[in-house]
Amino acid sequence: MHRFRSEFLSTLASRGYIHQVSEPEALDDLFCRERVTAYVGFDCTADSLHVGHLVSIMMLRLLERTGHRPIALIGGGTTKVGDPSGRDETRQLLSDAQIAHNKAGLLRSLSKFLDFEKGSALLLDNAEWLDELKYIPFLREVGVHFTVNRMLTFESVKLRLEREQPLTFLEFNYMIMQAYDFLQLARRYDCRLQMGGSDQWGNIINGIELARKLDGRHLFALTTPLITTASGQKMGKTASGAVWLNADRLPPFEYFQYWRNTEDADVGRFLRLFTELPLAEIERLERLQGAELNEAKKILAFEATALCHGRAEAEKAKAAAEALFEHKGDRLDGLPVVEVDRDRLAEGMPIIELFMLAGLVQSNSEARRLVRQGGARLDDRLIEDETMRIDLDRFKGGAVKLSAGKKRHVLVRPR
RNA sequence: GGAGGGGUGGCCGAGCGGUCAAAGGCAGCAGACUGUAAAUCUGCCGACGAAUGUCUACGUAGGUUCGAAUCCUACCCCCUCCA
Repeated sequence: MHRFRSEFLSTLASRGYIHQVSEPEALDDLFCRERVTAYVGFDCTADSLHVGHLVSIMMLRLLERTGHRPIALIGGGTTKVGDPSGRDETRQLLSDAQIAHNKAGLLRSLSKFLDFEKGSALLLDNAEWLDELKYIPFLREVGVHFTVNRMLTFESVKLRLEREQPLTFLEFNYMIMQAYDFLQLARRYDCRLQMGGSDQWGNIINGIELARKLDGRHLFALTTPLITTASGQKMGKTASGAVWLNADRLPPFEYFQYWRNTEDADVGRFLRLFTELPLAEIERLERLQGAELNEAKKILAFEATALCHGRAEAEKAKAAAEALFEHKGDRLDGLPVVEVDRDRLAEGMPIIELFMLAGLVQSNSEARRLVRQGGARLDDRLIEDETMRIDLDRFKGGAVKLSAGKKRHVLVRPR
């Protein structure tokens, strides 16, 4: 790979963020020469971002730290169209209300990592220009620069056609919308670079070409590799769903645990990508052998959690993990808390039901199995009787710890 | 337009009148081992129930039968080949 001189690109390169860059030398020169504005787009398909978005977010942070200007572009407009890439069926159309709700959630995710208050990072919504487009003028200005011939060669389109899955004309337009976004950001904010996942390369190039043809602008593309775990799992996806960034979707303790349970082979790579520790420190950590490597995992978990939820929450999660797994102290307040109506407890609640309320199991049957297989614990005592009831007397200490297996724990408190 | 094949649990996939809540694999959960890792081994793995059990489920809707995932009819959807 090209040796970069600019702080931004050389840092990205040495930390493993770069998959492809258009015109690396020219972009590097640009970064050395001036304050550069660059953007990443996020569609409003859910009300929180997840770990899969983290690589992009980290790049925006680095941009900010190295004296450039990041733009987080929320896809309030493009979400109405729906990105077909990576999907073999049409996305469900979201209502305006859902989009607004999701947008609020994304905002919460993003502002954990970027400071939009000071104005060093910009938060924009492409609905701003997409909503007011006029069909015929748009087609005449932008549509003429896209040939269907070329659009049909795109991976996202080919996939649908090959599988004979419908691709609606609405979705077919997504790539044009994204190209138009880049054009608008270039015109309005002098944005020069779009970053994104490797699957976005084609869409980004479209924007670059559009801006060149229409305005003679010189724009750039940078994509990140698809991050997978050593065993081939897509980053941020677990069996129980995405690893969300918003605390109302995933408690900080569980976020901490996600990182704490990183596979050995991923520790170094993840420290580079998902923390801001100096490289020298990371090199020292990843050299640790065997059980020693757990120290590196704890640091990874702490740093990653601190970036997302703040240091205070990270400390709490860390303390709870230590109390739980290493019997150091009894700081359990970092655990996820579930509140249960006092009245319902007063009557004596079946332990099975409590497991359901705590969200540790999906059905009564599953709770029974858990007890029968010796995986259910109440304040560290094995529950042997699945018909056991629990009443208010149990809660003299305030809260009770309910455990499913060795790793999943919840504090239950009467309300 | 013609001929054939198929739709089964989160996914893949066997079953082709009763012994079928449905083989096997993957994923998942619990246990053992360990380092809160990986690998391995054991058990579990539709719902409800303390339990005999009850209910729901094999594309959809009807039907035949004491009894249907399995047979019949109609419909919907997918795939392959020929034109």
